[in-house]
Amino acid sequence: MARPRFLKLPPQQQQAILRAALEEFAAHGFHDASLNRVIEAAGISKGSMYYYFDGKEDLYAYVAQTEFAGLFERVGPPPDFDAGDAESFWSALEDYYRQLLQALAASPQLAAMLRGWSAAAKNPAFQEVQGELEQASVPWIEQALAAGQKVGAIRDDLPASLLIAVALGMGEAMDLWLMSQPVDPGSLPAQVHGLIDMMRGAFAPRGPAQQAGNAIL
Amino acid sequence: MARPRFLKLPPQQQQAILRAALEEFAAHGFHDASLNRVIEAAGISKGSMYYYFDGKEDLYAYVAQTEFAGLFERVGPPPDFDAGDAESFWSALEDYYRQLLQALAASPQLAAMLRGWSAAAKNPAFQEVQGELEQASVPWIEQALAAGQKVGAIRDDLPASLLIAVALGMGEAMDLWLMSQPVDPGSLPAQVHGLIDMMRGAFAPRGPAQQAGNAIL
DNA sequence: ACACCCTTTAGACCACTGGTCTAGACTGGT
DNA sequence: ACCAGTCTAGACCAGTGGTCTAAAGGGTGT
Repeated sequence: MARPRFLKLPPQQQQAILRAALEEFAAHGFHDASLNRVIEAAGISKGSMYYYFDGKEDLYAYVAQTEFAGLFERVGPPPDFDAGDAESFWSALEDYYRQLLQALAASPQLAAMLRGWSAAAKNPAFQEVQGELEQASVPWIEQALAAGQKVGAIRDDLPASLLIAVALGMGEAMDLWLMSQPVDPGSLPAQVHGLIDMMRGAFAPRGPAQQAGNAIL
Repeated sequence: MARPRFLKLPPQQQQAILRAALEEFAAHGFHDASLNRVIEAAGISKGSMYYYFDGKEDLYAYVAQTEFAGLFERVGPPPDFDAGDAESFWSALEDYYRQLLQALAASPQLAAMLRGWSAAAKNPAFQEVQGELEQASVPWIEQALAAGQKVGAIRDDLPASLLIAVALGMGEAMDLWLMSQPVDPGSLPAQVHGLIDMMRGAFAPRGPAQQAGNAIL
């Protein structure tokens, strides 16, 4: 994850490399990004690049981590999900999700990288990197799940791994859908509400009356 | 999509090429699969391969399409979703989904290809191919959605494109989760029931009492 | 039997990829 | 002045997907 030597570089050169890499990865995704182009755009030699980073994956992981860290820093820490009742849990989640999306909309390159992230993460060679990053950017899903179960907002009749997988899948689909829409700050809250409402329907505990989803019947 | 010449080949040689390609793609995914290895394994020359197929993507798309078609043929056509009430809609969906999964479990190579499919499909160069295949294998999601709305089993307060996107995302996550579990035919029905129950919670219409998910409150 | 044309095959060749390696430039310490 | 360690440049490597040319087959008309 970025040889320490890299951090000793003058920040200006660090920035040049990072900017070139971000641009390339955002434009082409991980696989079709060309390390040679990054090297050329950054104005360094191949030897230097491999002196600072272990390789393409390492560079990608570092850029992604850095950018994500910046995003979460801009938004601030997640609220305490496990203080209050189920109702406040869901509204806190909705608020936080909306803030994240607004921040993401402000950095289109990061959004583009995220779009290709899940594809890259399926590469077996990436699971190690993904593990590191999941502990740095996705962990709050796991925590939020546990917190939700504690306050009775989330069902506990299914395996946690399944809940996490489906939550990630839904989240990814929602993010992609939102990013494919024209960005309208005015309607975003309503859209986010609809999304969280679907999550709530999927993950809320089932009442004694079999399923809760069919209130219309 | 597979030059017509290919179809005029003796079936035996078609099989040899298809088997080699399926094996390679299943083992390495689209990107890391080597066309040269496929050529070697199939025992043909590079010129012949490019004479029969437009390129790597074309070969992949053809193999995927062929295998999927075989799967759907094995399972049979989907039932009529729009006959009956909401309750029968959901149980028909559950049955059909379970049958598909059982068939999929019987062909591990197809399962492996599917695992890498969504990753490959995110490549812009693939959207054309994906479009063709979505019309061949996923269209019933769209139809099922419309049918479900007709019988009052599916909400219609959100854009259809969003429902489709989320349904695809949830489906993909569920498939991947199931394929990562040890296959236990005995517990599969219960797992499928849990998955459909989550879908139901997300997509069922909301009753007049705001949300239906919080029946526990 | 010959010539003709179209289909098919073989594989050399191309630009490019990520990654390795070596030779040397630069630096600070003695 | 010498040496050791840090850093840089870029030639080089095996492998990639894809193109292209030259020749081999195979059928048909004469």
